[in-house]
Amino acid sequence: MKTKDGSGRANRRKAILQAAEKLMLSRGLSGITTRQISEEAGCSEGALYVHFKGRLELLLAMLEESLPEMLGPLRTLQQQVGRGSLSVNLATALRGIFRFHQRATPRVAGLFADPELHAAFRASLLRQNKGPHLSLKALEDYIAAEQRLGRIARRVDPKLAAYVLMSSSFFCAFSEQFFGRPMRPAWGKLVKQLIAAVAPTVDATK
Amino acid sequence: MKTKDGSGRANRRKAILQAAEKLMLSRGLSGITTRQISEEAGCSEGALYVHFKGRLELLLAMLEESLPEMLGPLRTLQQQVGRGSLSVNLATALRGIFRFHQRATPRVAGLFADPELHAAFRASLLRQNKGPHLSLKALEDYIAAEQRLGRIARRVDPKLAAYVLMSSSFFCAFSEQFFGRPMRPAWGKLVKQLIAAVAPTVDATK
Amino acid sequence: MKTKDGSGRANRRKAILQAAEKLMLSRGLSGITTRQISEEAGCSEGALYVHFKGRLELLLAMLEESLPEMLGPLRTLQQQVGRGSLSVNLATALRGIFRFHQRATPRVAGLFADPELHAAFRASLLRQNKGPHLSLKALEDYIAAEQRLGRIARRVDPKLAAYVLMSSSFFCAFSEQFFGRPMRPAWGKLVKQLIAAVAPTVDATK
Amino acid sequence: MKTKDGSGRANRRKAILQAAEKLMLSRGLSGITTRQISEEAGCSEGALYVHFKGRLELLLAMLEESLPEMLGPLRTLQQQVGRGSLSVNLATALRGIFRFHQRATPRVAGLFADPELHAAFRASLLRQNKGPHLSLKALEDYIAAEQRLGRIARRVDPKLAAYVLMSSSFFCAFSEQFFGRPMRPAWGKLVKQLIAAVAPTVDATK
DNA sequence: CATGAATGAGGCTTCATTCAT
DNA sequence: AATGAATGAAGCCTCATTCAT
Repeated sequence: MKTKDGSGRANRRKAILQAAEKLMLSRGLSGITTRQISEEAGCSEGALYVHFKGRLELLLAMLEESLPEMLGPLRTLQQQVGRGSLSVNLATALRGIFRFHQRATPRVAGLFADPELHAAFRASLLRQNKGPHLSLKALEDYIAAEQRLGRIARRVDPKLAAYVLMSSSFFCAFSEQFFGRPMRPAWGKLVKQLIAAVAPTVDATK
Repeated sequence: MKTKDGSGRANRRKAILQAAEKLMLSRGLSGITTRQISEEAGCSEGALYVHFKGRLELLLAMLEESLPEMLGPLRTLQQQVGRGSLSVNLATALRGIFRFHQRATPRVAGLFADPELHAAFRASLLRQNKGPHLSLKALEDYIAAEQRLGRIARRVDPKLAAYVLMSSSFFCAFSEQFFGRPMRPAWGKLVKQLIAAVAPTVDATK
Repeated sequence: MKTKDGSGRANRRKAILQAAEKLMLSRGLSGITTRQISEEAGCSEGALYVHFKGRLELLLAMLEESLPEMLGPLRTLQQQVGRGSLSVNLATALRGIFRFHQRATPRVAGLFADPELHAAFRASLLRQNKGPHLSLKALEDYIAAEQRLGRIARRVDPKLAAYVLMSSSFFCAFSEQFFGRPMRPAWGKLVKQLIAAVAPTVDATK
Repeated sequence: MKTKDGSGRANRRKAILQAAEKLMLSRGLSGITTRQISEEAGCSEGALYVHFKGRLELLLAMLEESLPEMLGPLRTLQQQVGRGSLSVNLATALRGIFRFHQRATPRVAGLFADPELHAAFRASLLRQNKGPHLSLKALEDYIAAEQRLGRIARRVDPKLAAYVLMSSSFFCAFSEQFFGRPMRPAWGKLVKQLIAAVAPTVDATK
């Protein structure tokens, strides 16, 4: 307990990042001004520069720390190979992926409006070896593994299937976010159809 | 012929919109300033306000006039029902859809950075009854029609197939644009696999 | 008469430069802020950027336009070769040189505090081929010419004499400005002594 | 021996002043910020306020402790009356004076940019009874003494001669510093000519 | 004595928009 | 229809200084 409000000094940084994230979601990337961040975070503008070198670094840190998801559901998936219901496994993973896409879209799509930040974020992703490659690979690996166990039909191409599932999730989430309301068909129903297409034999025998 | 270069005064408006579009693609939505537009268009800043009520209206007009595509390939598709090779028909349509997604992504995704313009553009789309619904419907209708003619297997769900094709195109285009370079697998290869999955029997018999 | 106060728009630039000069003399180079200039000039800060690319260019223009002197007295001097009283000619020229040094010192010495502006001003001087070289040369030429006419003793080295006269003026003016009050001996008395040293025989015979 | 490196705490003060001096010479008076001083001195910004009341006091102390010279050569000169070669004595003294002017110019001229610090420094000089008066007086006294000994011609006015020598040195040093490169004629050559002018008979008989 | 996070004032600059011409 | 000087608000950032630790 270092300060009177019991918050501890180190929390300033986090408070600033949270303020920036809140503003990004409500007003968009372009609307995040240093003044608004400081007001939202309850500190002076100068305080921002104690914790970050400048606006760009602040926003970059916010983006990086605001998108740690997606890995969870996929890691879980890898541990489910051969266990439980195939369609439940896939449905669970797809739910996580979709949630990630829902959260990521408004945070990340706005970068097209700001080439400088866009480039910095892209570099940051590459530096950390993140990006959609890994997620696609994890999904593909799972499908291939289940296929080797005979739980998925031979005719399914794991790579293509993973791509289709991921794409559908992203398209659905993006459309929703872009238009501000769920589009038809809703994701829930879509998942069922997609899984039925990928794993028809299994579901048939189940 | 009102001006000395024979262009007619109304071309000013078009020149301004083209200048704005060029700037949006190179600097992003947030970076477009009225001064830059006027410089690029070769007129004064004041001239912008002769043709548009303000920056928002200008950008909105630019967005509206910069995205008239996508309908072409789909209209063509509807006329091809029962004619020519199914896979060629689909491949041609998908090529057009993908081109549209490539062009649309950088123009439209940046709207997440600017809620005000985003809302205005959304309203404009709805007012004109545009949006992905129609494209999806057109694609679905084509598949269903071919299915009725027996050129596509019964087990294929037209709605789902259309969704998958559209999603894959969008995801591929978005990734490409976001990371600045084509992602593996490239769209060409992907299209073949997707079509093979949708219309396997036909290709087999062809 | 273009505006209501009868000043004409083009005067804005001049008003801004005058405001900057006034501030420089009263508060020093470091104290000239864009806000103060705009207040003193009676316009908005933004107006400064209509006429100048930025603070540096504004200050540079102010320095350049605020130091056009010194040439006058020296040009006059060149036309006096062989005419009038030698000591009167020199005294008149020295008075002009001293006035220039008095004005130049507070405007120019402060540049040591601002390397960026200093470098820009130096470059501007070189570009215009200004600098003390020319003044020294003009003074030396006059002395040499009078010497050829026999109005100045052979033993006087024109180059050295010019250097001594110029140096004394500068040192006296700088000291005065630096300490805020005339130093002993005052410039008037000094001039007489200097001239007596340079042109003793002539004055004796006159 | 209070600290581990055996330096004693009082050295902090000196380190700070040296840091400030280094920065003044490289970036100019206006560019010295407390942050830069603390970084250069290897301490925190807060530490500056332990040793100085504020920025002004720090800079004032730096100026005072950075200009202790000039007295040396002149004191030596006073002890040389009637001894050694007159022109060597003068040349040695002038070399010292010129070195002082070279060092003093960039440190002192920048004060014109900062009236507050300028006034404080002026007051400090007067308080300590420093200033060019003393140097001029010392030079004049030497010349007068040598004149009394017959080593300098009667017709030379000691006061004027001292003024001319001092002025020439200052003008030469200032020009050099202001333009960033030695001006013609170089100081070495100038000294010879000046001495020849002041002490012609002596050099002739020597 | 020393730190460094925090501040509030103020620095320079750019913005979209207006208006007299 | 067109200009471009002018504006006031706001943008990002840095400053010297303070104070709890």
